[in-house]
Order: sequence, then C-alpha cells, then structure tokens
Amino acid sequence: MKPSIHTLSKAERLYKKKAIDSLFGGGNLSFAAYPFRAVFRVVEREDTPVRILISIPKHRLHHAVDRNRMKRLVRESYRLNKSILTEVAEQTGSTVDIAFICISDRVATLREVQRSVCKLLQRTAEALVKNKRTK
RNA sequence: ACAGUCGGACGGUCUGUCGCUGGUGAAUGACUUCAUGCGUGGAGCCAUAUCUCGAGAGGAAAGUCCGGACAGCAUAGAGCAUUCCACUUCCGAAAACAGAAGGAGUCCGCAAGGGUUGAGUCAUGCAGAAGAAAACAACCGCCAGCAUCUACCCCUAACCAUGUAUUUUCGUGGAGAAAGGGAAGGUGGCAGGUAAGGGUGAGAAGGUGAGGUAAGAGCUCACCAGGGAUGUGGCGACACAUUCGCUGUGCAUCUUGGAAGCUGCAAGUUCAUGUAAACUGCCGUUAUCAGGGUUGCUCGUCCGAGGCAGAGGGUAGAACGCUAUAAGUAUGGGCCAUAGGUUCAUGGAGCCAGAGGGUGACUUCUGGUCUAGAUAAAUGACAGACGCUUCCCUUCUCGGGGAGUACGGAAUCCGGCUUAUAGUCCGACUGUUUUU
RNA sequence: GGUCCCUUCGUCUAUCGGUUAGGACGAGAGAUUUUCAUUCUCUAAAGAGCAGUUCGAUUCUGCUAGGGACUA
Repeated sequence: MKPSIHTLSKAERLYKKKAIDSLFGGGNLSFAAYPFRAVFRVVEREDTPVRILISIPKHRLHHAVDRNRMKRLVRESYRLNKSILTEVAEQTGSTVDIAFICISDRVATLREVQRSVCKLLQRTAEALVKNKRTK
C-alpha cells in the first residue's frame, strides 16, 4: 500500500467555471446529511476519478475564520475517507464531480463532519452503481 | 491596602502521525537540439501519486475612513461651478495626510488626566410651539403736558352753637355754595416720552447693585462677562495692562485662505479558445455641423465620415504584474527610563550575483541577502505534554482534580486613523484610608 | 479584491432640522345582514443600534450591525 493514498492535490479539486456552472445549473442529484448537502454529476472519463468542491455560504457563517475552519474539516474528512467513492468510480470508468454545501449556521465538530461526509460518499457510490446497471 | 489615570510591550511552547502551497537539490519520464562507433552521452526546457532539505497569517492581516507608491487614460488656454480642509508652531528612515510632538482657548473630573475647537460675520435670509414681541414695528402697561369732567377731600365768606368781651372783634367746634384756589382721580380724548414691567423661551437689547429721572434707558458710576484700539511679552495661537459704553442667540447663505485631473492590480500587458464585418430604429456624409476628445458646464481649440441606441452572439482557461535572484542563528554594544523590541558590529557555517584560479570535486576576492505569495483562493487536522488564569480538595509547602485559554485569516505594496480583543508584563503618576 | 447605495408600524412606502411621524394593504373591535362576503366607522402598531453637532435629529456627522447593486 502506497503511503500517499490520503492526498488532495489540485487535480482532485473542481475549479473550472464551466464545470461548476453545469454542476449547479442542470437537474443533478443531491443528498442531504446534516450539516452538509452534496450535489454530484457523472461525466466522461478524465484524468482523475473524482473532483470535489466545497462551498460555505457567507450568509450562514459570517466570519472568514469560521468558514476556513469548516472547509478544512471537510477537506480533512474527505481526504481520509475518499476511497469509498474512488474505488467505485475506478470500476465504472467515469469521473464524478461532487460539491459539498454547508447548510449549518454554526461550526460543527470533526466527528459530525466526518459522519456526514462518509454518508454522502456512500450514497453517491450507490447511486453510481445503480446508474451503471440501468445503462 | 483599596480605587483610578496615562503611555508602552507581549499575545502561547514542545513532541508524534497524516496532509496543503510554492521553492532548492536528486531521481524518473516526455520534448527539442548537438555529438555519434546507432548502443548511447551532453546541454536546454517541461512535468511528477517519487525522495531529501529548509520556509509558510496579524497586532489588528478587519473596517475601507484618510494619504502615498505603482499602472492605464487624459492634460494649449480663459471663465464659472463642484468637493474637501480650517486654533497655533513645528516634524520625518521617500512622500503625503484628517498623522505624531510641543503649545493655546474652552468644557468635564477632588486629582493624575480626558473631551473638544474660533477662518470672517460688514451685508442677506430664516427661526416651529410658547410668548405682547424673535429685533422693523405694533399691543397691554407706566409717565409729565394739553383739553375736559367730578357726586370725593382741604381752605375760605355767609350761617349755627359756645367761650371771652362794653361793642366792633377774636378763639374753638359744627355746617358749607352753582364763586375762587389746591390736591387726587376719571376719559376706549389729543399729541408725545417710554431698551423698567408684560415669565414664554435655547435666545428678550450683556449681567448684578446704586445713583438719576415725570417715567425710563450704559443716561452715570462700581464690579463682572465679551468686543474694538493702543502698549508690553511670545515665532505664533494667545496672555497681561491701559482705554473706548462698543455689546442678543442659533442656522443657512455669503465672503476669505489652502488643496484637488479621472479610474483603480477585476489597474494594465501577453498567449490560447470562440463569435455575427449579420439584424432593427434614429441622426449625418463636401461645407457647415451628426458626433467625439478637451475632468462637471460655457467659450475657445483639435479630430471628423461615420455615429448613437435597441435586441442579441461569443470567451471567461493560462502566464506576467507578484512579492529580492539569494537563510536562520550566537555573542557583544547602542537606543527606547523598564518589559519586550529595534538597530549596529563581529564570528563561523550557508545562499545569490560578478570577477579570478583549478582538468575537476572545488576554491579566492568584492558586493549583497534576514524572505508568505494562494487564485472556487494554501498556511491545516488529530492526539499527548507543558505554560498561564481561576475554582475545589489537602493544607507549611509539595501534590491531586475541574473549568477557561481571546479577537480574528494575507489577496499589489506601504504610512496613519478607527473598531474588536482571554490573559500577562513594564514604566510614570493621582486620590482615599491605616500604621510608623 | 475594488467602488457605491440602502435600513421608518406585520408588509409596501411618504417626509425641506420644528405638530401627537402621513398613506395603502393586512390585524382587532363595532355597525349593516337570517348568516357569510362586500361596504361603512373606530382602534392598536414604526425611525437598525450607540455616540456627537444643535435650543431641538427620522433627517446632519462618526462608529457598529444587517441587507443590496455595479465592476475582468
């Protein structure tokens, strides 16, 4: 096992404006698991199997310090648990764009964030498998 | 001891595991080029699920309230507007400011201290409600004069009573005119004087008291507040003295002096990708005016054959700007009274640039270097220990346990201001109480 | 990041520094009606917060909080 499996480089992040517009514009599937909501979309295979985006609305957490803290917690829990989704995506041979959106008004603990992110990743993986079967 | 004032400094530390950003060196891979004995080797450049090394938020990074650097555009000139500043002197590691320091006036505080600001007001306009009136006047009221009236009061003749006395007369008391005199009063009278009073208000002709007057009035005087002039002191704001009776409050406008070109790193530059030189309406096209530049307007001036508006189409990826090309420490000294910080010098090892030496690893000299540079936006997460504050148990300490450990995250860069901050430290002071 | 703007009854809004802050919709009470609706009458209800300037602040100034627009 390679030591660098829990990583998060720029290639794993979603930063192109077009991709973000299509992710939020069309009717893509979404799940909610407090304190987060996930939106995802399956596209043709590119370099990386999964690309993520984290969004903390300013009108929910006013201070920049709180937003930074929340975003870092999400990044950390995704980094430690991303194998749930990446393995499925590798098998199906497509790229998944997924966005995590904060729907909480206060800063959560690491345990809450980790539970939420794991749940969202599992449900996304299930939906991905189902989507491939229907095809 | 308690309470308080001002100024300044700090604002966690260590270990482990896993990550992020950009960088040095190595390794691997792709491409270009040179050499070639076609096996490869050298150089350049790019990349990374690799390795190594060291770096990575603040005192306010915040608010965006001032000012500057920097960038683009603009800039012959004249006039008029507009905005900002406004007690005074002075200051700088580049400059500027609404900044710092010292000083002045004024208000608050027992005090240490703190807040605040007067450019000018001659002319113009306004001032709700209340009040007679908001400064021009008018009204009520007060007052000497003139006219007129009086049933009231006083004096007096005649008259009555009484006393004295021969009588005239005289004294006392009463009564008393339509005549006379006096005093006082009246009149919705006349023509005047009235900065007292009319109690309301932020403000009522500067305030208080005395004199004065028909009544009053800085009309006069004393004291106090302000202003003008003169003199003295001060660089100055101002202060003090003398003198002049000069004196309502607030706001706006106006006037005076000074300053200001506009936009802001999403400025601006380059590469890549892509589209519509199409459509509709209006104005104009060779001699005067469509339109544009000239900071907001006008004049003037320059350009000028296309311009303006509507409705739409397309891109939004990357690089530069951009964080010096290049590091942290140890010792000693100076400065800020001290805490902490800052600066200078030196030492050895390190890095960068240039020059020189050596076949080469490398080395010598000179100069420099104290470092965040992300871009859907890194600087982190978790665990443990320590430190600090406070509480409880034990109590001489030691020790054990619980709780807390703030405000807040760079976005081109600096100098200020303002606002938010758990806790700690240093210096200079003030007041009260107790003891000596 | 930069440049600007706005906060007034429950909602939408008006206001030249000077009354008891006006209006519409909505709410409540009453009248009309057999009842409901309509209609009519009446009532309650507001200056984002804290300071400053002023005799007096919703209005002017500063700070704080919240909301919005434009800008490659």
